[in-house]
Amino acid sequence: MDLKFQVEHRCPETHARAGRYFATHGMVETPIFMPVGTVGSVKAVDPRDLEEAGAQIILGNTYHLGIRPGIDTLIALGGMHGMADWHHPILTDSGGFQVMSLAKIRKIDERGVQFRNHINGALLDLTPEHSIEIQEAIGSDICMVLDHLAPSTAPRAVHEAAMQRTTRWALRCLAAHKREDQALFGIIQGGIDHELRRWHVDELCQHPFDGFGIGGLSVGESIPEMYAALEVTAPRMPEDRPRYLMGVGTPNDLVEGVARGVDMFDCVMPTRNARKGGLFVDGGRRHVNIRNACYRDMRDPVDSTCDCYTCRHFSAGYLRHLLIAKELLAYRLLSIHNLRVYLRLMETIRAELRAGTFAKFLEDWRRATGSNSALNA
RNA sequence: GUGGGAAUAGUUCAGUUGGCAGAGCACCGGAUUGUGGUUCCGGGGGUCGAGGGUUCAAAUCCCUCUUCCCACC
Repeated sequence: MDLKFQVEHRCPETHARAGRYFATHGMVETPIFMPVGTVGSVKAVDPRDLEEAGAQIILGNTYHLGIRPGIDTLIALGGMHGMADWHHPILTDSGGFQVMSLAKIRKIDERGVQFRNHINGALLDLTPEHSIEIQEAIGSDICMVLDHLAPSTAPRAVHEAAMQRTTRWALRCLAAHKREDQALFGIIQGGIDHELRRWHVDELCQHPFDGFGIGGLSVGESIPEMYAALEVTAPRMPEDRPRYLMGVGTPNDLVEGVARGVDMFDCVMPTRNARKGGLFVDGGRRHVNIRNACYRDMRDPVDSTCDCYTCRHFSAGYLRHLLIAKELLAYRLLSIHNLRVYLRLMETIRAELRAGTFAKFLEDWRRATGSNSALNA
């Protein structure tokens, strides 16, 4: 277990580090961004697109895959690797996020979470044990514990209770988890309360998890609040385990997250925004809307400096036309672009860390983006 | 040719006994952070077919004309 993760480079001026995580289906370079494939596909793109964009590991979701196609079908089709023809690592979220995002259709108690699912209203009884069972059927390289996630606006008492329940559920997941070829990550909660965050790190990280998620961020709090909470959480976590900032974020969040010691990120933003026309350009420093009329007759690519398949072959004007006409190709081409921007940003960050120039990169990034997020630590 | 119906935003249409010109879609802009592709917020838009009449006041009532649709000859 201890050999699964190796830190190889550290940035002395920040908490940033570069390393390798050895999963069952291959090695992952960190810091890494993981495209989100909730229901068994990264929306609009296929495994070849993902490989060409530089993806090394993708996400699946326990709640969604547990409902459809369900455990029996997942097993029959060879798990997510088999059915999706993706032969690199996969991480599965436990369904914890749906505790919050689908709050209207669930009941929660100490046993677990009962969802009336959004497809046909059937009951999904998601206990920590059942979440592990589904994740075993999916066959992910990395499983997440079922956690209790509260909105950032909730009072401290709610966060404290959710945090303590998350610990109890994490230990039940640890006990239920059997497969040697699957890693299991715990999840740190505590909202944006620094004391709760420190408390939960110290409590949960005593247990033999293979890595730790930082949950409960980017759920309504301000950006400075999120960075501040991250700053008291990530550097306090075990040096020899990967730190995964769940559900985050913008390109700026990735840069600032790495600076605070994060190794792994996932976010729907590159793919979801792409389907609405929101594109990241200039290496992620700017965000534009391809639907804007100024792109109507543009023959140049969206970003002439971008090396993605879309920018190498298609004009901004054509992409705008496809999106406005709701042509299915638009979703694929725009998703490919945004994924490549995210994955290339992480390649750049890793290269800067290996070269020992990350601090300079961070300074330049902050100047170029005008972001005002200097480390407090 | 005769009879009937219609004409209001880019488009499809509402518009009450005459009382500040409206909606959906489209268009334009914004939001989107462990994904319910269907979402949300904001904005620009009009000689109410044309001309005349009645009235304090007309998209609305009256007359004439134009265009289109339907039925019949």
